Amino acid sequence: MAVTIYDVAKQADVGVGTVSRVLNNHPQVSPETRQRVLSVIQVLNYRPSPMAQRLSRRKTLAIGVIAVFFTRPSVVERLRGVEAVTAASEYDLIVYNVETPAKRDAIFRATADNRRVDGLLVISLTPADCDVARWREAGVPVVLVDTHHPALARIVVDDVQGGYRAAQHLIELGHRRIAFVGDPIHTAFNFTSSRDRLVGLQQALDEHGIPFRPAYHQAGEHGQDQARALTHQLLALDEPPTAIFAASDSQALGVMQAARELGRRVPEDLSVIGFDDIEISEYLNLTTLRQPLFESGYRGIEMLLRSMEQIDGEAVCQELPVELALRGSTAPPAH
Amino acid sequence: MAVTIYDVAKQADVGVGTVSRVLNNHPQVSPETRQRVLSVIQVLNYRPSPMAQRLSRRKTLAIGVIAVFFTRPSVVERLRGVEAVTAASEYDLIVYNVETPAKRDAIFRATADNRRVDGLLVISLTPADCDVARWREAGVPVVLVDTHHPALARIVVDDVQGGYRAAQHLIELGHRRIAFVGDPIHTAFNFTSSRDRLVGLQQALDEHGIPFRPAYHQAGEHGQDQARALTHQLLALDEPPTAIFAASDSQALGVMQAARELGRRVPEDLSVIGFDDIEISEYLNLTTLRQPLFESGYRGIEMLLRSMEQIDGEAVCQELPVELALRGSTAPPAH
DNA sequence: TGTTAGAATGGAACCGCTTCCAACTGACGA
DNA sequence: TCGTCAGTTGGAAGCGGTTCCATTCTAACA
Repeated sequence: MAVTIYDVAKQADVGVGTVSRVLNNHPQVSPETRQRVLSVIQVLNYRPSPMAQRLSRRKTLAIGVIAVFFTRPSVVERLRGVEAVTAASEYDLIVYNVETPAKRDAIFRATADNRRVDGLLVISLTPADCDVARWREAGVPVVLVDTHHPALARIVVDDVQGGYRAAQHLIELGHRRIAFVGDPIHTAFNFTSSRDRLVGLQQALDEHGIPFRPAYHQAGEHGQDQARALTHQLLALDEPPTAIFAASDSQALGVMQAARELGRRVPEDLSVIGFDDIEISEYLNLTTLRQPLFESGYRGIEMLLRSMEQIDGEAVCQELPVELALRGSTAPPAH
Repeated sequence: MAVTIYDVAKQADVGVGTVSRVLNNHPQVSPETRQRVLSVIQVLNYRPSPMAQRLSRRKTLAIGVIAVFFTRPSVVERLRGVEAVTAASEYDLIVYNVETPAKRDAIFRATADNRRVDGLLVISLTPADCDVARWREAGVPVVLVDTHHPALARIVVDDVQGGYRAAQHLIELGHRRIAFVGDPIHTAFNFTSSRDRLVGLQQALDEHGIPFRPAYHQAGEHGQDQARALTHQLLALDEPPTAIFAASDSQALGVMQAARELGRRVPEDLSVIGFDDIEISEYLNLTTLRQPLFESGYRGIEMLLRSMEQIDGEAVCQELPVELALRGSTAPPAH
């Protein structure tokens, strides 16, 4: 059936070792022999079997990416960055989608003891110490994107600072009644970004001597609908906020939807600011904090490839910048 | 290092063949032996090496998905369906992203002669006859989603009928000046859906004796911005359309954006109807034709798995339904 | 001229499974 | 008592590469 390295060796009248050396660009092959082998490869249209290579090299030639997959536009953008790098490498990209904590744990475990991947990128999910220990034991390098673990290399943004800047922007516009719509403090997935952005918000409020009212802090499952419901509550308060900081653009959409439903104009009656700068945000003219999503995936895989070559195990932490994308959904408060 | 089948065999005092039979649930093993082997496996925490299995079984245990991956929200939704099935199977999901025709061709070729995948799902990309021949020769089963090729199994929707229904809806509302914003007839990727939807539109117009004016047919690269620009042209006509049918929701967004920029209210001054029903459409209250995106991926992989088991090569064509998602962006024309 | 270091090469051993064939064991009917 | 046969089992031979070691050849050096 398929042509093997033995066929090539026989045809070129050399040993299989030599063919292998030609394939892998070892220097110890004379130019004439190399040429002869190459032309036989050409003629027979020979391609080495990846399966056999993987077995004998003891590498899977695959990189795994674990993500809270497509439920969030921001993740999709990160994945584009991931794919851009893997496509240019010799590695296959194996995608694992997580939708429940149980599945997350199962995949974390499987990637450690199955020897299915040479390296692992984990997006927005925080592994437990025991997961990290298992990966270490299995010798699987891991890089995190958008989460932290002290023992692992990672690509992050400064969410606290981002939250701070968002708040600062609103405060500078003159807002004092600033509410926050974000994820619950304790989510099933232990997402930290919403929490950190809230911390930044509070810092900014503190610095300006603005008290943070508990009623202005609304948390619900990540997503548009939940944010919409929370906003209805906020705007029904006796003293409703004049600005809402949403922990993500998806949630900001829900906020804007609620405002529309209640006849509040954005930004005249209510300023809205988001976080992430997903694709739709520009279209909706949403002021937001842009984080380099594509780049985070890109850099993450680069970092992973590097740590797959040299396992010196220094857990680097690379921080990407956050910047304010000033658009039309924020303005000074009315009256 | 890692424990192998030989370690298990030695420890359980049986031959490797027997261990393999236990692993693969062959019936010809006595209950006592099976039990003994299983407990040794447990004790040693043995997991068979996927790489070795792949090599000796001559299967890659991987399924490839080729898609215009992230550029279109609809594709992402299909991929979710794909992942839902592969996650529950023994197969890994390898994702190939196509962003240029050159890359598409390279990947089509590579998947055929690399023996990297046991089966292939192609989303929204139309393979050429030579690609199909190459896959057939390599023995790689292929299923298409959202495209056609007579020799390949596929999951599709009736785009012509969808276009027809969209038009019918507008006509029933009383519109006569109906424009179309879609992809160019000849795209680099040879996408057919926009073209077919236009055909459906024209059928409906014909049936109602409404002439289709060439000026009402605008085509440009798929995407919001292009659709926006085209809409500006349409609305600048002496006799501008009262309704616009966009070949996709992404394009419908561009249409709505342009309308907003020109001070036209939707749906009072301009009705807009899209196609796909991506996530954001509900939020934007866009009337559209819903096609089951998630399900298309789901069914596609199911079909693929089936055809990987029994290569009887009957190229089935499964058609999924399209239905009108009636929302607020369409209304009777003014005056 | 003998010695030797280094380059080029062949090929066996190995990676860790699956599979097939031979062999062994009892039970059972002739 | 002796095949026969079905149920089990062991283990060699792949799968298709990589790698290491031994070998051959060449040229340079003492």
